[in-house]
Amino acid sequence: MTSTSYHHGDLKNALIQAGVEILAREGVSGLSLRKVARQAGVSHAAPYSHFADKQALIAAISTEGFKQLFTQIKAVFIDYKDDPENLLIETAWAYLQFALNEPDRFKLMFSSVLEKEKDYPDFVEISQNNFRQLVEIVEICQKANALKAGEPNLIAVSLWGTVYGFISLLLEGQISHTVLEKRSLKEILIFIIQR
Amino acid sequence: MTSTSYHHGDLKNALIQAGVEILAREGVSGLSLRKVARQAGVSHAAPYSHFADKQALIAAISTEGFKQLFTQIKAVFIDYKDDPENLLIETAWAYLQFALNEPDRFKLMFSSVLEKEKDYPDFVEISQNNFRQLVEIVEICQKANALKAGEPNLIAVSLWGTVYGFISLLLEGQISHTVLEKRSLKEILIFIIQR
DNA sequence: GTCGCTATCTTGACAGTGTCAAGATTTGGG
DNA sequence: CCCAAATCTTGACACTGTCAAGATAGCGAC
Repeated sequence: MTSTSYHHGDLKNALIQAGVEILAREGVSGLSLRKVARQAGVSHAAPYSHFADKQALIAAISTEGFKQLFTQIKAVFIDYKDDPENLLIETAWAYLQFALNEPDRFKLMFSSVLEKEKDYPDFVEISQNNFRQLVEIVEICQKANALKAGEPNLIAVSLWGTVYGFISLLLEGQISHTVLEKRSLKEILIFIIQR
Repeated sequence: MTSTSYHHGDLKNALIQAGVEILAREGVSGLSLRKVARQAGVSHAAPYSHFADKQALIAAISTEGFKQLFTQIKAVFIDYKDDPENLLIETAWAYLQFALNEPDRFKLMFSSVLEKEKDYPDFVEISQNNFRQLVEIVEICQKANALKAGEPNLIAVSLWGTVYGFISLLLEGQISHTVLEKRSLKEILIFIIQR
């Protein structure tokens, strides 16, 4: 299977990877099916052998992103699962770093660029896994009295919403510099979570 | 100035209005310059007499939305400014209702569909006005001991993030029905804000 | 091995899009 | 009244997502 053969071999993953690169280089609005195909070295309609339409490719790119995010969150969980005081902060910190490292991938995953998410079971599953991980963290913190009582699902929604909102404002440059100069990002994150 | 005249008269606002309608009917992905022009009854390039490009039209539609949102928030403020216990909740409730009434307009305004916001001073100004209003509410609640102390800007970011995250999850149908059946939306909102 | 089936990829086409240039039309101020 | 500026139309271009038809390659049955 040489790289010049008619059949690519693993075009599906190559297209996803090409999408990630274009996303980093040109942003969400620069992501097109034809550009992805060109970057992977195939004809403009080749993606249709692996994806029903552009939304399906976007779903695959998002799913890939969630998988990576999930492994990072898992790693943080292993490191801090016996340290409830910092477990939540470090998890949020991991989210924030992911967003700052690849802002447009983060936007693709969370800013409803993907329209009918329920049509993509893999996406739904991995995205639910991420949320379940957060709920588990909430429960651990509650047991250790590091978080107030209450239905864990709701607490998790609230926390995730807070962090997500903060990240969004950050990415859009809406957090004023006068705030950012005085404190480090992590200090602000801690303050916001512990509100 | 009849409707059949060569010059439209107030095409700029007509285009914004057409955009709002298309947004409600076909969603963000269905919004195109040509469709907006068609709906306003002008040729496909007519919008370029009033907007530099599609982004500029989107900025105008967003700005219009923020103006409406701001008047609604102002109205709530007048009604509840002497009732700090409920002022914050009712403001958040107004945001939530705006989002549920016109989900795609809300997405257009907040989901970074507008790429370089700083290029549009009107948008920046009205969006800052909305945030300042929230900061003012925070300060009032703090004085009445209805909210814990702390730098108002950060508290406001945290609160807005929380509400925004909750709204986002709602719009994407990510809040499980088992949660929604037990409590009313407003109860959940109160719970989340008072976390 | 080779025949044929199927998955994969290419080519060509179509309608729709954002954008610009050139020209037509109207309006308002001197 | 006239002309410059504002507004709108027409026509074009490159690009996009999508589909149909055909070319190519891998693979199992015989």
